[in-house]
Amino acid sequence: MKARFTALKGAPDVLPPETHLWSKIENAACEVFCAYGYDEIKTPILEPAELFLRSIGSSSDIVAKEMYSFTDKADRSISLRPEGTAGVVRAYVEHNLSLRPAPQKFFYRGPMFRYERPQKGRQRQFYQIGAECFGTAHPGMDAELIVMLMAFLEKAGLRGFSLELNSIGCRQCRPAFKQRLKEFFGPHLDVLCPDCQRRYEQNPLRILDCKVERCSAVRAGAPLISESLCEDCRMHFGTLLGLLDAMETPYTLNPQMVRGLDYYTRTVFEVTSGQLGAQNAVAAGGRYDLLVSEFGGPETPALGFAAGMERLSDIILSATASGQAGPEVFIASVGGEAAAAALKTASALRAGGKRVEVGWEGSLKSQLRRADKMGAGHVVIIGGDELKSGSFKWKNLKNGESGETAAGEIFKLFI
RNA sequence: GUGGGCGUAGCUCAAUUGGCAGAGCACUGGACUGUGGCUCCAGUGGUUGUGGGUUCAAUCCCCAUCGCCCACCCCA
Repeated sequence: MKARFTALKGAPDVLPPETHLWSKIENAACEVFCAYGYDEIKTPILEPAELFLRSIGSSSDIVAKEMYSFTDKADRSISLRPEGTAGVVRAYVEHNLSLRPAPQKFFYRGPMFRYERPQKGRQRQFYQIGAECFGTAHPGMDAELIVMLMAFLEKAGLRGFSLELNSIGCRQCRPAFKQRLKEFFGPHLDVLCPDCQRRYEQNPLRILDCKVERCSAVRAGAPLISESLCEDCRMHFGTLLGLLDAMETPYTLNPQMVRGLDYYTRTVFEVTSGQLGAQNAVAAGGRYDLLVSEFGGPETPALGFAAGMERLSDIILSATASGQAGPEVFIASVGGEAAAAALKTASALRAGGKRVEVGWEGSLKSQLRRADKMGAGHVVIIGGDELKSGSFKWKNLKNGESGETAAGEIFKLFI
């Protein structure tokens, strides 16, 4: 046998039992997010290409070379969303949600698309679960969002992760910092890697988290953003750290952390795990106080994060084996006459919420063998004898106990 | 887009200097006319990723191509 079709590169299937783990993670998210006042929002996978250009920034690789874009039949430029925030912000502005009482809090989940070379923890179609909060500038909301993310990860079963934090300033102080960076790196430009030479022009902040050795050597004495923050940003970040301390949420400051998306202001954070390989971020986010107004809405401070489902499931799976339960009851039907009774009995049990499997064909022996391999709890046998007598034989496969019960009473055994 | 590693049964892997493609597990059935697990037996399953080349002969050597994995880049 040879498969005639295979899934596209970087767009893998997720099969049971892993799908059970996904459900567990999503359920944990829904529960926790709900407690924090977040409601689910569903936005389209398809958006105008322009939306991402304006939010993520045209200089970022995501927009420059990783978007799945095409022209539709009416000659509009369409993209498959590479991330979730832009769509949610678009919906917030489009539906005038700023007129609802602040803060407005949403969470979302679903597939995102980036045309990248796949590797560990990176796919072309990947799933994110994220949250966005609009209408509060107070650092308390930053703290609340981060505490919520931690609670979610804990509840999902993730262990051994760490939180890194930074503030990258606002439109008052960041331009000056960029200037200081350029002044610092300018004399060393020839030593930097080609990528960083490009970054020097496009986004000097990104030189700070380059992994090339000679670049990290050069930046040893580079100016720190923390020393360039304006008074408001400094206060905001200080208050946030105090709140996290009060919550005993452990974090490490990473003054070199820069997020890849242009829209971030002030707080940025990243949750990483050592078990992931090079793509070690399991969730990341930050504040984006300017994006709503850039999309035509009123000036509205906002913040959010997104977590990668594949990355979560990868490392939670490696820590805990996720079992899949077999049917509680397996109904062996022997002979063609038994099918109706088997289906009827199965339906009654299923209506009671039991997981039931009917063995439609094969000898009784082979059906029992199948029931055992599925991990069934009980078997009910319906064949010629049982139909005649009107009472069904049953057996508990776990302890070997067996008996016989009137057809109409059988469902009482398991409820 | 760039680099490295790997492609043999559903899965994990063998196959001597190039010499008839195998095992374990899984699956299906039987031994045991209607009672699972244990045991034994049998069966299904392969164009050795694909296409060329070298050779009397290629899973093995060469070239190309596709796929997967890891890393760069980027990022969840």
